[in-house]
Amino acid sequence: MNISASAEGLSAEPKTLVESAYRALRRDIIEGSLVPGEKLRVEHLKDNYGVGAGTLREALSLLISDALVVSQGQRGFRVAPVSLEDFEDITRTRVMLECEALRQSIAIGDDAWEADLVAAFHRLAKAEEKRIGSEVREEWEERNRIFHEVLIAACPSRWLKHFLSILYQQAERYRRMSLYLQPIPRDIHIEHEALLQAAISRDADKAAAMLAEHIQLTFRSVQAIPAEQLNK
Amino acid sequence: MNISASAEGLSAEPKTLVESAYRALRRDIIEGSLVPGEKLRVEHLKDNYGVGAGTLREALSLLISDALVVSQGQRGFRVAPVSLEDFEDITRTRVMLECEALRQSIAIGDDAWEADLVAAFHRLAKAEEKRIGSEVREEWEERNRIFHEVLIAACPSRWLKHFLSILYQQAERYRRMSLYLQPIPRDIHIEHEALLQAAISRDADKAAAMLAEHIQLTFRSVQAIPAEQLNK
DNA sequence: GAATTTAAAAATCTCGAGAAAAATGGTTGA
DNA sequence: TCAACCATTTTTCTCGAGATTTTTAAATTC
Repeated sequence: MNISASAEGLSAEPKTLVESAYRALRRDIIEGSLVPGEKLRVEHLKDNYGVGAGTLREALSLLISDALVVSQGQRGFRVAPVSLEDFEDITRTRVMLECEALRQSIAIGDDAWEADLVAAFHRLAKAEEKRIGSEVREEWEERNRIFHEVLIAACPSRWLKHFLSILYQQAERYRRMSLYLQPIPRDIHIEHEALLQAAISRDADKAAAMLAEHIQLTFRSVQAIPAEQLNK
Repeated sequence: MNISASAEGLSAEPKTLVESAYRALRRDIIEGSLVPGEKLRVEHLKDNYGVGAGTLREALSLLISDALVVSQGQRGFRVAPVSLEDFEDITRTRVMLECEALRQSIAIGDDAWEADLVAAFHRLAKAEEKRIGSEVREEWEERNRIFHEVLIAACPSRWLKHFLSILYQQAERYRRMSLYLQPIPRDIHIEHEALLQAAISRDADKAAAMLAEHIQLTFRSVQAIPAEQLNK
């Protein structure tokens, strides 16, 4: 059962033009090339993305699920705006949900889960070594996402994982604004490694505490950015 | 900032045909007249709802946000399936989120919030007196939703409230399958009243415990339904 | 000079028709 | 009898064009 469009969108190949446009738009919004608050004029965008107007409208409708696009009545679509308040809310909610999911995952996860986790960490570490280059950056982003995903993979609640995938996506958008300026500000590798160790040794309290700190640190590093950067 | 289509959809009047179709479809899915798992053929439905094919597709795309509709690749749309597992997950997740939101609401809510809460309870109680009739039933459903909404209204987290509105909608769908058979099985009124008292007296622990029990009781009453009723 | 009104321009919203894919059903062959 | 195959039908997906609404800009009035 595919709960969300985003969940189905990440794994398989796009089979329709709507799906392709949906992904391309999502990427551009998360990357920031489509600026927060910007008006999304269908007549302009349909040329950029090489699809018809109806198709693009449908893709934009799907992006509302992810709260990356907002629409109001008869006034078209906009890129969802950003604010420090919003990111603080995202961070708080994510800490709450992701810690709970992690505890359940640690409690339930079997050997196969452990193996997946170690593998995901290893792939992430490999990408961390070579720190520069934009396609390497994309690779790191993807592997970081997967590491966090695998951490909570053994949690049995589909809904918890669904909400977390939305929040992760939102957080990534803010994080990119930060890292764009200060490339790798803190030593994320050590945080990830400690988190892995705590999870493997089934120390749920410690793992949850580290995860909370990890997520909150990302918030603080974005918070440090001058307010003008966050185009209100 | 309107986070979701559902949030914007509930208050104001529909300004576009997409919005109208979205609401009509949502109502029919929650009510159950569109059966879980059923294929949603655009060519058929566009006549029923009096809109064009593209418009209906867009409305269906919006319903994916609410996880009331699922779509896969080149095979069209379906009403989201139901299962006891899913409802159990919804219940657990909702208990977790709604209790947390209630605690925050109780901690932060001011006199105006209290007044709104008492008013919402009163309106709900009025609807509870006259228990029969289908339009009265609709009214009760609406007021019940508002009561739960006002309970957590003072919670400052938009995301928590956003997720809860989705979960409430999902739960309502399951609840209707139950109440259709056994009209008002337990004395919900007493539960609501005790919940109100605990909230007003700022007893967060007690209120959260009652809310958890309240939500879980609904799950158990659906659980009691024979499995054949839940069209898998 | 500022505010209201009016007209033009742009954008959104909507529909119907055509191309591509999937589901259907009957036929053939082992 | 069963399975594989092909033609037909249905359905999904996609596009371009027309009707409303919003936005923009100029013109008029006070």
